[in-house]
Amino acid sequence: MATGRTHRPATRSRGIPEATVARLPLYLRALTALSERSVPTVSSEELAAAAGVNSAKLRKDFSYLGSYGTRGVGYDVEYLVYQISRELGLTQDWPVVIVGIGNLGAALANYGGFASRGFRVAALIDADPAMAGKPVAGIPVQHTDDLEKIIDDNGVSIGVIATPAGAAQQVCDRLVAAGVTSILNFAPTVLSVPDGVDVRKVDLSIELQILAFHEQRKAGEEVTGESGAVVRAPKDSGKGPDGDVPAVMPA
Amino acid sequence: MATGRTHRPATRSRGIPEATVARLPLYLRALTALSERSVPTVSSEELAAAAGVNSAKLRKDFSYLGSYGTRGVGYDVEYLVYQISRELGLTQDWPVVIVGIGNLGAALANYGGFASRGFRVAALIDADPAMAGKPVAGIPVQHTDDLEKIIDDNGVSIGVIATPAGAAQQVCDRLVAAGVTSILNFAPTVLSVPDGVDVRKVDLSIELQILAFHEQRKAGEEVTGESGAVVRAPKDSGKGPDGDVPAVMPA
DNA sequence: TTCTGTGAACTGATTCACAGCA
DNA sequence: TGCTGTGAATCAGTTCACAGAA
Repeated sequence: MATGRTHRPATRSRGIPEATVARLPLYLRALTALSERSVPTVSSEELAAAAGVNSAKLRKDFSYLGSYGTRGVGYDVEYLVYQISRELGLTQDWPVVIVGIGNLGAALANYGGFASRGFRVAALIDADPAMAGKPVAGIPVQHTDDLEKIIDDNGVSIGVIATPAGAAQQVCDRLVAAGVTSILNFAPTVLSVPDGVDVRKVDLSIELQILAFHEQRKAGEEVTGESGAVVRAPKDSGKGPDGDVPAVMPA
Repeated sequence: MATGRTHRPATRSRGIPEATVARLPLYLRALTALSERSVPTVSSEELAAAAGVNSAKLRKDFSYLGSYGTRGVGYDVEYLVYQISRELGLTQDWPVVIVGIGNLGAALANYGGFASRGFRVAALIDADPAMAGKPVAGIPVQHTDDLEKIIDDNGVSIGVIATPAGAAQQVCDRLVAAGVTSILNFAPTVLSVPDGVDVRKVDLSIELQILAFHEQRKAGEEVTGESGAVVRAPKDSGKGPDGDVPAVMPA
């Protein structure tokens, strides 16, 4: 793989850091709430608090979009809602298909926030013939056989995979071949896609494991006090036959 | 994020970067698959491919855990499964409660991967009295009134919030007051918690918005690149040095 | 030789702190 | 005055490239 030249000099506005992009929806949500309360302007401090970030970060983030604030005053809520919406591409309609209408797929189809900002569930697809025609969230489920046609007919570029892990890669391949270039993957598996296709994954199990890591560490600290020796820590509870139990042997 | 006073002599070993922690479950999944196929050892290259990362990153990650590999050979699959499981705290049982048994909560309760690695759904809680007693995924739903007792009786330290946004903060406060110190939040809202409590959020709407941002950008580039049926890779865009499409459209 | 483990360089993100505008 | 916008400093994460063990 060619490392190649890195990014373009970022002439202007193009080159918003990924971390910033990931926070824009957060700001947008907070701003929308303010808008509904008819609040005309917010300071970076207030908005940052509502979005759960610090104000310096927020101002830096907004600086990548342009100078949309007024010094000494703050940001115009409506204007910022519009600017961020536009930046995120939410001023247009995004038809989405959900593939795999099990418990999770059905829950996603029913999820309200889905339909809100420009995202429209264009179709539900499942491999089970018994599901075909049955409405879920008011939308009839269609069979996987017609996947390509459905994608094409609806001009879908975003697909959601909520199938079992074993089927995910195959579904992914078909979605991509049919023209989908962004995938939200709920299946607990690594998808491989060609360049130019974005995949984001949501994995419940991984999130829980990360929490467990920190939880375990808390339990350790709680008991340990000041000494380094962990007592009653739930870590090595007479585990395997191997003798070297020490948590980690320093190199 | 910091759990109170974090000043320990740092016995080495403690201080695994957050980014590394977030990848350990990925490695564990890949290793588990290898284990099931009775593969005895893997190289960093192979394992990295299976986990969807590059091998240098994987080796660096493992170096934080200790020296568990063998030069010239690779890693012992079983041994590594055990070490990572232990590091993540998965060798113990984690009772979990799910609050908010709507479409999503029910889907989570039914989710198999949930129950797998040490996580056990200890209770389901919902505010709707009509739900009380009704079994979901074989577990009877209990009423919110008993939340504190349920947490206490089951020794729960991890809670999952799948309520509507409006109820999430209140539920969160009660969970925390009852002793929960890790929360997985599916409600589209920012939760505020005291120091020492970890919150991770999963937000479908945000993920879609991030995808839409990139999708939009692709659409713009497509025009620039002229006639290519497939859009260029968003990452190492080794594309022409010519100027970009003026991205900012006037309001 | 093959492959791990790791300093060092690099890249990206966050925070600081203050200049500059309303 | 009160706030935004932003260079500079800092911090975290990634990648490089190679020393060194099996």
